[in-house]
Amino acid sequence: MNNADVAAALDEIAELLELRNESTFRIRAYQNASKALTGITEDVRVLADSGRLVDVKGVGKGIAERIEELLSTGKIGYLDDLRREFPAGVRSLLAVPGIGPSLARRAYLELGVQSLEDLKLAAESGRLAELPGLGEKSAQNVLRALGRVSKREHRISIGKAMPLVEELIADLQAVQSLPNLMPAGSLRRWSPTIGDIDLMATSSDPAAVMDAFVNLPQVRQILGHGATKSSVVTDNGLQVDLRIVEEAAFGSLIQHFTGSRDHNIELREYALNMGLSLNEYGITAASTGAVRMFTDEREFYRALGLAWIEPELREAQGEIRAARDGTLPHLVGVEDVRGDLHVHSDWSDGAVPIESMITAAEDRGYAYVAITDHSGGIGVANGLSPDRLIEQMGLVRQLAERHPRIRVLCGSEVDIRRDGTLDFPDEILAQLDWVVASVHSGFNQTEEQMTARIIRAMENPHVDALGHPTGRLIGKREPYAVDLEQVFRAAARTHTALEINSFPERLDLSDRHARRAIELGATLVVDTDAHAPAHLDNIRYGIAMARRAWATADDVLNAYSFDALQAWLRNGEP
DNA sequence: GCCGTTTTCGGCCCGACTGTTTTCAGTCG
Repeated sequence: MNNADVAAALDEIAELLELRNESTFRIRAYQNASKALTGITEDVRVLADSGRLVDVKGVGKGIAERIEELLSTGKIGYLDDLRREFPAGVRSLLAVPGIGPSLARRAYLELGVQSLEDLKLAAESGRLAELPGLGEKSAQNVLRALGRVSKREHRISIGKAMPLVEELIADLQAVQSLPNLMPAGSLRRWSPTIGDIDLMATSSDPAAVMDAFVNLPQVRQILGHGATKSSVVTDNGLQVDLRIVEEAAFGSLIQHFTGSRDHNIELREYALNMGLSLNEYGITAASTGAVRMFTDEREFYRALGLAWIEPELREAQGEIRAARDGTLPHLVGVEDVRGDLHVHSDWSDGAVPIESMITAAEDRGYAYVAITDHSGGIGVANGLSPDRLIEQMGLVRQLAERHPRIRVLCGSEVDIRRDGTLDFPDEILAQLDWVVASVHSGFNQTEEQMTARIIRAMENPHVDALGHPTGRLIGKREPYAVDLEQVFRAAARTHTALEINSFPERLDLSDRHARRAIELGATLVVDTDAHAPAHLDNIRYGIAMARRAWATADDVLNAYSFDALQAWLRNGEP
């Protein structure tokens, strides 16, 4: 029973309350509590044992009692009662876009619908259209919605979405000059996964822009083609919307469409307390009805008494309060990165020779780079034996002399074995400048085993960083069970840097986890885990996660100068 | 059901679109 399990139970209560047509505020309370538990790394059991559940914002006395019941008895009586009212199949209807709680409830209570299949039959037979308030069009919409369920396109990683959008923007700019053209939505917030793309622009000739947009070569399907908004699907299945507004409202427009939804909700609640109402067209004073418009998003926030909030922070995680108090962090940027400390070559599973990777790092203007090929335990990755590692060290030191503009560190990505020992003996590790330790096998260990295993590895004095700390592959593999609170505390204690791995399908640590790691005093290292020169460019995704984790340059080891890095390696301080 | 730099009670984001109705409910983002 972990945080995700508790959150799932609260979400289920919320959905069943929706079906029951309960107060939207009670429903939202359960949804908020669920989201709050998902976003923290502290174990819900620990919080419950110490009576601190109600300290979580969004969890009050009532929901805390439900959680405690779930933890102590394995079930929630209230949830069981709700489940008796609505079979599980009715809940599954809610997952269909276009079908809400009202339709699901009525289809069940008035037509006996208990599954997607039942609903399809009811719509086809005309029984659905006979319900008061519904009609033939509603039934057709339900059938279309059901038809889309099976072939629903999934969210894609930001690593796939960002290059595609950059290409789209360049192609569109080539046809129509659009000085304000920019992405909004989850892409602008550098969210790890992207559902669809929202592009925003201003133009004196919107019709021409829209024509150019829907006729771009990568457009596979045109969903809508209007004067101010068009939607297309590109050849890799991504939906892209383009909106054009007059320049006078551009500031509030991009604010609105950048979101996140939760950020906007909190911002509007905050504004309401000041007697102001917010929407995409501007700020309305409740007392006079006067609307103030904004060309500039910074002015929009300033009008609310807030510092401008970086898009990466707009997740309703305390950024509005910080903007009011003037305590927003100065976020680390890609320009702060001085080196990459996790890079592979063709000595293990990389694509190119060591020198090519050194040159690539040099070309990026880095001050240092660490060559970190796999250890022998990774059979599939052509891991290095102790003898090969010693041979490689000799070569790396030679190459380092040939490249005086960049400091080249002899490193290793050493495998953490199941018992927490490392794949190289200490006397070998002691000769290296930089050691990343990572888990690559035995993912099914219990949380206790995995936590002890990782902490034991971090306690080895030769280990400098923990690679991809949770092992997740977005959309492919869940993180292994591990108590991150303990890992983060151990990282702070042992001066082991925690990696944010920049590979788009890893992004591990996640933003939330990385933020908690910083809170607990740990230092991050943002690496690319590059297996080819082009992978060094992925650093922007890792840095984006660090920014979403509220990290400053002081929190990121490879934003340090080479001397500060060496000092940190010696005594844990720059 | 939760919450508080105007509140421990009385609030709780906002608008577009659709389909069904003549003023609104449902759904979505």
